[in-house]
Amino acid sequence: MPELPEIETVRRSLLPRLVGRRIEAAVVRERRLRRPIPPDFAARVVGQRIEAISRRAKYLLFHLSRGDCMLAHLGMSGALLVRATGKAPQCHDHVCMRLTGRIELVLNDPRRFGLLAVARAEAVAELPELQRLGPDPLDPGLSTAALYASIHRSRRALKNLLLDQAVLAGVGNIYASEALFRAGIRPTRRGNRVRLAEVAPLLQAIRAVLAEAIAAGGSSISDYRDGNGRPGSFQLRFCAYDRAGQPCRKCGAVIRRVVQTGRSSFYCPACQR
DNA sequence: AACAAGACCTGCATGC
DNA sequence: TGCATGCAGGTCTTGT
Repeated sequence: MPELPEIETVRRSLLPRLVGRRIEAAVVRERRLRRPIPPDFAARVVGQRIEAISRRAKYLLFHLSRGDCMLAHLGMSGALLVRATGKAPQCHDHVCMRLTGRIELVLNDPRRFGLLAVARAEAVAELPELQRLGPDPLDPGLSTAALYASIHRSRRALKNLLLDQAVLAGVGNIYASEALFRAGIRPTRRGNRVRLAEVAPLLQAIRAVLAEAIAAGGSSISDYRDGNGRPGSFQLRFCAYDRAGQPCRKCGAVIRRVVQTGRSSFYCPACQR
């Protein structure tokens, strides 16, 4: 489900509701996520105030008052929801945190590909999950030359490179297809066949599609919701993703689907070369 | 070393 | 109706 724009939307929806509140109680109902939630998780976060919420790629970082940092990833199907206290837990509510102000922060994740961890703030950057990550595409410090360097030395398909979080951190299956559509490059093109002159427009396309998706509140395919339970609307603007068999919005040609290392890619055979 | 395949999960749509 | 199959926004581990 959630890629960079959805996570950023969740972050923004949580900010005004959570920052300044203290965690009064925490219940771990199911600890078997991508990695098991450690046994001391609840005891460790209780009593701490949420001072800030930041994002690194598809990860959310909750900065806590006693110097800890809670790291959350939503996997494919995860949601962080804010609710009034006293409601019965729903199916797949794995962690419930009661906060001051009679609200609860709930991690709900049917497929359990998500992650919840806590570390000292000064040590979060050393966590293996974060250490593997490449540059954030929205980081203005990321240059065309740097992106070209990591793309051009590989023979893998460009779509797979965009999905590789060590190359670019935050792009997922939807926005990889959408960005390649805008850049006019086929998802199957090998990295070493991409020219330097194509990388500036590619990076521009990636940034534009992510920014527009954030402005639209993300994409809701079936179940993505922000912290307030609201869906996004960017799925209405897809040009490629999930549009196999439908006419290209630019030229009318039929959009195609191909499978690359087990994942669907969508492209216009006329607009994309 | 660089890559793809498989594994991890549940839920939903489709087709028989 | 029930059952089997395939697919889904991600990432980690295994094997070639």
